[in-house]
Amino acid sequence: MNTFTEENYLKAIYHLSTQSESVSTNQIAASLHTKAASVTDMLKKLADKELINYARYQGVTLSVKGEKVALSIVRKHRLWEYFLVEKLNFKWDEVHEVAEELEHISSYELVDRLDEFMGHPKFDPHGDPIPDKNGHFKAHELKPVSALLVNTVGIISGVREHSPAFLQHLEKIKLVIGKKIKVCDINSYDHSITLLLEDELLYISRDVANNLLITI
Amino acid sequence: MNTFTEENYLKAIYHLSTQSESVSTNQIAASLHTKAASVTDMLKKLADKELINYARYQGVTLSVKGEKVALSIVRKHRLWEYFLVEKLNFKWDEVHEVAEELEHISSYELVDRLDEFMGHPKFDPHGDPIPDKNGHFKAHELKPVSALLVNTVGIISGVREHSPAFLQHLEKIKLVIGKKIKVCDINSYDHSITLLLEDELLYISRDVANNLLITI
DNA sequence: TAAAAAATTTAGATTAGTCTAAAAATGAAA
DNA sequence: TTTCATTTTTAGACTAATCTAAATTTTTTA
Repeated sequence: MNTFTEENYLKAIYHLSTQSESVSTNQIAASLHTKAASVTDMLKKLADKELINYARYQGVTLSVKGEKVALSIVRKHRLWEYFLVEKLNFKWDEVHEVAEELEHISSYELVDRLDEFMGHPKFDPHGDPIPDKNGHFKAHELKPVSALLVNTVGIISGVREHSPAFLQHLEKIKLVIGKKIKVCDINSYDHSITLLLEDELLYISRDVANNLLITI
Repeated sequence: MNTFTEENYLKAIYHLSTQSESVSTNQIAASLHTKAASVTDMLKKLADKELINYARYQGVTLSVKGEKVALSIVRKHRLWEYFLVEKLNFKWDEVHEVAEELEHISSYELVDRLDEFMGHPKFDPHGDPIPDKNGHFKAHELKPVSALLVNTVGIISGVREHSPAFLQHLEKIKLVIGKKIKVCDINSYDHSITLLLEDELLYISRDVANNLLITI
C-alpha cells in the first residue's frame, strides 16, 4: 500500500490535473504547503512505483494506476463528507479537515458499506461528484453564476472555492445547493450581480459569482 | 498533539496496566510487535512529554495526562467498533483492524457526534465498556465461565480474548453477548464444561471457558 | 552472595519525509 | 542568441521511528 503522504501527493496531482494537462513541481509544492525540493524527492518515489509519469523538469501526469489511487481517495473524502453532513449534522464548511483524515482509512470494505448505508449518494455536500467503486462518476455541467446573462435562471449546484469563509458566507445569504436563482441585473461597473432567490432580491459580488456554480 | 505511534504506545501501556500495576519494556515490545530497544527510545520521549512515569529499568505507569489520552483512544476505538457493527453490519470479528485506524482520527467533535448519533452506547460489540467524553465508564462485574460452579447461571457479557478465530468460534456455537447460560457439568479430567444454552446442551473447552466472560 | 540468566538500555545505522542552500536546466527578453 | 529570471533538481542535513549488536543493570539461582 501507499503511505498517507504518497496518497496526498497523488490527490494533489489529480486535482491540479483538472486545471492543466501537466502539473509542475511548484504547483504541487504550493498546493501541499511544502517546498519544491521535497516535491522532487517524492516525485522520484512515485515514478519508481509507476504511479506517475515523470521526466525531470517536464512536470508530471498521473499514470492509470496513480489515477485509480487518486480516485479512491477522492471517493473516500467525498463519501465521508456526505456522512458527516447528512448523518452527524456537521455544517458544509466544517467537514473538510476531518475528511482529510478519514480519506486515508485503508479499508475498502468500510467505504463500500458506508456508501451503501447512505444510499449511494452521487454528490457530496459541496456538489462535487462522488466516484463509484470503479472510479466512475458523472459530473454536472457546471457554469459560474458570472457566466449567466440577465434574465436567465439556474440551480445552485457547486462551488469552485471550498474555504470555510466562502461557504459560511453562502450559507448566511441562503445561497445553498439546490436553490433556484434568476439573474436580474449585472452591474456594468463592478460586475456585481442582482439575483432573485425565492422572491427576494440578493446582491452578490463578482468574486462570489465566479466561485458559485450552477446547472441550467 | 501526539503522533499515531505515541498514541499506540499509550494505549498498549493502558491495556497492560489493567493486568499488572507497572508495565515492563518487554511487555510493551511484545504487545506492539516491536523490539525492546525501540520501546526504550519511545518511553524516553513519552516521559519527556510527561505522559508516563518512567525510571530506567523500573517499568512505566501512565501519568494522569497519559491516561487521559489513552482513554480517549479507547473511547474512539470502541465507539467506532459499535458503529461498524450496528450501522454498517460488520461482524464482531471483523471490526478490530479498521477501528485501529479510525481511533487515530483526531477530531473530538467527530467522536462526540458519533456517540450521540448512536445513542451513547455503554458497551462495544465485545462487551467492553465505552468511556464517556470525560473518560469515565462503569465496567461490568465479569467472571470467566470457568469460575462458575455447577448449576449456576450467567449472561454472556464479554470476552477476554479478541482474536477473530475465537470470536468466529463463539459466533458459530451461538455463544454471543446477551445469551443466558447454565453450567450443567464440569469434567474433572480436562475441565471442559457442559452448558445449557436455550434448551440445548453445549460442550466447551477449558480454554473457551477461560476466555468467555459472564455477569451474574 | 557470587555467578549466570534475563531484561533493559545505549550506540550506531537505516528509512521516510522534510528542509536550506547551491547548482543546473528551462524559457523569456533584449 | 546571449543574458537574466524562474523553475527545478541535487547535495547535504535533520527528525521520528525503527533496527541489530553490544553494554549495562536487575533478578534469579545455586
